[in-house]
Amino acid sequence: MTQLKTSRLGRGGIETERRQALIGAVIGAVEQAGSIEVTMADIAARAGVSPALAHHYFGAKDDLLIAAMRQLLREFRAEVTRRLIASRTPRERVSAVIEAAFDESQFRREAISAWLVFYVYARRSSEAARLLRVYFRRLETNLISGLEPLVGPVAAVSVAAAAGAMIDGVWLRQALTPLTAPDRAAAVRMIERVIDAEIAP
Amino acid sequence: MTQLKTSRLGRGGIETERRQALIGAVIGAVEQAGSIEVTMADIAARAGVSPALAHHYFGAKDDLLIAAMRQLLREFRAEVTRRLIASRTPRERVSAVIEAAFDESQFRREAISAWLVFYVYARRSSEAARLLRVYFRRLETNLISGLEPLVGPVAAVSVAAAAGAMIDGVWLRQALTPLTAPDRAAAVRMIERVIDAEIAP
DNA sequence: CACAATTGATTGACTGATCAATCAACATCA
DNA sequence: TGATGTTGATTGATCAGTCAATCAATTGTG
Repeated sequence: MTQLKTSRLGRGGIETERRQALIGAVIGAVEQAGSIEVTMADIAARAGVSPALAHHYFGAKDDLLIAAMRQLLREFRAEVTRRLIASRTPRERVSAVIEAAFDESQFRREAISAWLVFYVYARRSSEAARLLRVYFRRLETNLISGLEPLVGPVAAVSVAAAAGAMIDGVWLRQALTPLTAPDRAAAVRMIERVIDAEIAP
Repeated sequence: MTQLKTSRLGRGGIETERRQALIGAVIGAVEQAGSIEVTMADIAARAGVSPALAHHYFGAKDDLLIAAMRQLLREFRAEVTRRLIASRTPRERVSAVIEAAFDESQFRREAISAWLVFYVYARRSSEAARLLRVYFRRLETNLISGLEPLVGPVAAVSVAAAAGAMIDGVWLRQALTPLTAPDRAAAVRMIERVIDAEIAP
């Protein structure tokens, strides 16, 4: 059985610790199974607790899945924000979004697989669908605000849509070839190239 | 219960008829469930037969799923071939592939959802993964052969990769918003634009 | 042609396995 | 002691896959 860290994470530390362990376990389990069809028993075992405890903290399985998805989104949001703050020009803001999408905290085997699985899960769970819509809108807004000073308001929308589609497409393809290590630099280069080509004239 | 056509399809007509009905039922059921987690009972009911008969013709559930996937791939291949034959110039060959990907026979709600589900399924089934690799290679080869005379052999590879990623990305996004009708023309326009921008200089 | 034999199509009923969820009981410690 | 943490055992539901039994069509035979 997995040995748990015994450090406390502030007040209510045990609860926070267990919840974090379980969320991490979901993402790991989903990645390995390559599917949402993971059992509570498997998730709990990965977190080093009993299945009953997973229910104790999260209620139903769906709540646990949603919590894991929220976690991925939160990480992505943090990454985008971090890079946006460091950006000086509009063009840098565009790059910030693209690079965040392929940052190693995001573009790693576990997360890629989990994202794809959650995309499919969103077809069944309205809460998951809502979360993904938020992600979409945020991504698009960020891209457009960087592109607008460069290509004008009309083209900004279509270029942002193209860039967004490419980001998701590259992710999808990476999810499909889980054996090859993700090539972050190549992914970023490909998308930057397309954007530069659109900005140029 | 669904009324079955009684027409014969040559020798062994009943078998062909049932297999086709079951394959169609899988695609429909997968679309509606938005997941691979469809029961044999549901599939069989859609085809108007008993679950036992589905097993009689296909053996295991996985065999049925693979057969459905093969069907989608076959349709796509036929669509690409049809359009490639009609193409005169390299640029037209590139457009042929893009337009085939968004032809109404492919880019319809049912098929889009089924494709996404099969993408995830490929993480578990090596046969499904193999089929998707074939699809990838074919798509890439077709794009590169059209692009090479236009941008040279090196750029052809990277532009083809970008176009391929965009095609998949647009598909993915459409799969995620199943309520809005797919806009074929807009999808094609978006990708053609990016390719033209890359060819221009 | 009558009619038995054979083959293929089809199903209802069943089984064995899996799994989410529950709950009563036990542990730990302030 | 009482609050919080934790679990084993159990339940009820779901489902893939099996099987023996019918039904229908086709073929063979005198």
